[in-house]
Amino acid sequence: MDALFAAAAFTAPGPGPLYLHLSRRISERIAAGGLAPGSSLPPEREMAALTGLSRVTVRKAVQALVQSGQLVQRRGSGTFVAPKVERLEQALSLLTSFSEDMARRGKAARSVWLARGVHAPAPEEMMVLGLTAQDHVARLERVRLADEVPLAIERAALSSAILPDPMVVGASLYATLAERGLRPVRAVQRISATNLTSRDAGLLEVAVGAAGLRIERVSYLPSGRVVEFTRSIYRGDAYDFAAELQIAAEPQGKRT
Amino acid sequence: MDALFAAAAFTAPGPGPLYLHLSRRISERIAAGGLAPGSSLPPEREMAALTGLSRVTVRKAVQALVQSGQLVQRRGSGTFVAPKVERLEQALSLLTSFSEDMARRGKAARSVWLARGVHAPAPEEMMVLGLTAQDHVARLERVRLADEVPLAIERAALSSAILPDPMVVGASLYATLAERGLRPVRAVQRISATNLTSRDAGLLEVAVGAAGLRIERVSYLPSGRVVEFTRSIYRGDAYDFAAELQIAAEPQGKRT
DNA sequence: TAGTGGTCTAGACCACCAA
DNA sequence: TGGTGGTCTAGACCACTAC
Repeated sequence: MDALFAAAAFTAPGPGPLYLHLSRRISERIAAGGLAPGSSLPPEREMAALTGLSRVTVRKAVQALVQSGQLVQRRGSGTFVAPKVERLEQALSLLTSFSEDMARRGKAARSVWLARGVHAPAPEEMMVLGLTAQDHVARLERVRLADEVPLAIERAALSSAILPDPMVVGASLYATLAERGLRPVRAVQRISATNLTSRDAGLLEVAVGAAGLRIERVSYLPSGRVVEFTRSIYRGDAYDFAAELQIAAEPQGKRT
Repeated sequence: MDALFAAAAFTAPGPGPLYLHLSRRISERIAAGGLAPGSSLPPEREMAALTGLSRVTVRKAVQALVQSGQLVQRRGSGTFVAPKVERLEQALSLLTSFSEDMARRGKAARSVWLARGVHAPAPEEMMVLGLTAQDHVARLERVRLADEVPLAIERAALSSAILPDPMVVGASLYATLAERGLRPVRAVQRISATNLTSRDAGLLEVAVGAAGLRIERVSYLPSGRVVEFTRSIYRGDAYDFAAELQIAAEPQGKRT
């Protein structure tokens, strides 16, 4: 049954480190469906005894799988196969509403506020929002959840001339802006990948170092004035951004 | 001078694990410019002696910084502050050429072929390319470099009806297709984040587990026929994808 | 209270790199 | 050849969870 942890496989290992062998064995077992999502692995000490490896080595093998999102560890409780995460697809060309997106998918959208306040602007905020050191910025920070699964962290900065009191914002920042006639109509985004910090990983309930999408967005009024500067972190395992590309004018026919 | 590793800071530590303290101290020193890119840190054994920590603990602190891309370790050589990586910005709305993009930036584009051949199609390839089990796919795998810095891994799959012999492809797949009158004019992309596997990390010369952008692209002929199915991995620390968003029709003014 | 994961240690050997 | 990072061990204590 549990040939997975048979000592024989580790006494005369093939090439490569022992922890990688164990890591791969577990990973393959999961992929093959031999370990269902939510099912538990033996305690670390038991895996060590079964395989004949030290607990440190077992931990290193398990850590690799935790970081890549295949396993979840809970202190005092145990090690479990990670539940399957449903990937959400999001169009990149439309400035849409998180709540509406979720409603369209039949999911309950919710926000948890982490911070709201007015501060002196950071240099980057001065640059992007066009502020001086004497101006102030309203900062809004929250976690976005769908069906109670945290999907993203949003950190928005707006000139206090545009949003004097961040406490008046309810579920929707754009709704608040719209009431003041300051709804953005256009935005520019930059997308990159990053390893989640300990803090962000905790907020998104994934392992430290897991991959996330970092998205910076600057949105504009019809007049061209900047409205908001938002830096978001999306869970890499739960989000797909979809974009459509058109061919560029390319007489020579070179290529990507 | 090297108060960075002063034992005093670790004998009576504040809250939290010792390795995190060390990790943060080094990270802050780098951010403050006190450790220039390319400069070396003391050997692990020396850091352990200086701080009064065990080598295992020092390694754990260093590993965190290696994984997040702040440090680089070379076996037999030492530990160094990572060189600054220039971020490249790439428009998401245009199907452009890697070589041309790089030329526009004054960089030398180069490809290293990893594999080229004709195979039986994988299930996913059958789905996307519309093949049967009797058809064949041409697979092309290469690393893209700019000024000798590896930026991306591209894995393309095409029906062998479209590309019978993958060996005829030169620097540009699209140029080869264009010669046959099969140049795509439209594509759909999906972007997500992932932790790099050991193999991909090696190819891109970054740490295992570093964050990367995974991009799947399906491109089409004017007729709507699928031309290629490409799965790429981009370095998260070197690439920014830029997209412009237009407001969606939203009478109620909800929001992101 | 018993069991789990989280941290930490001291010491060992190996593989690789540079002189 | 000497020094570096990479792997591995046996054992200890702590913090948290579940009962």
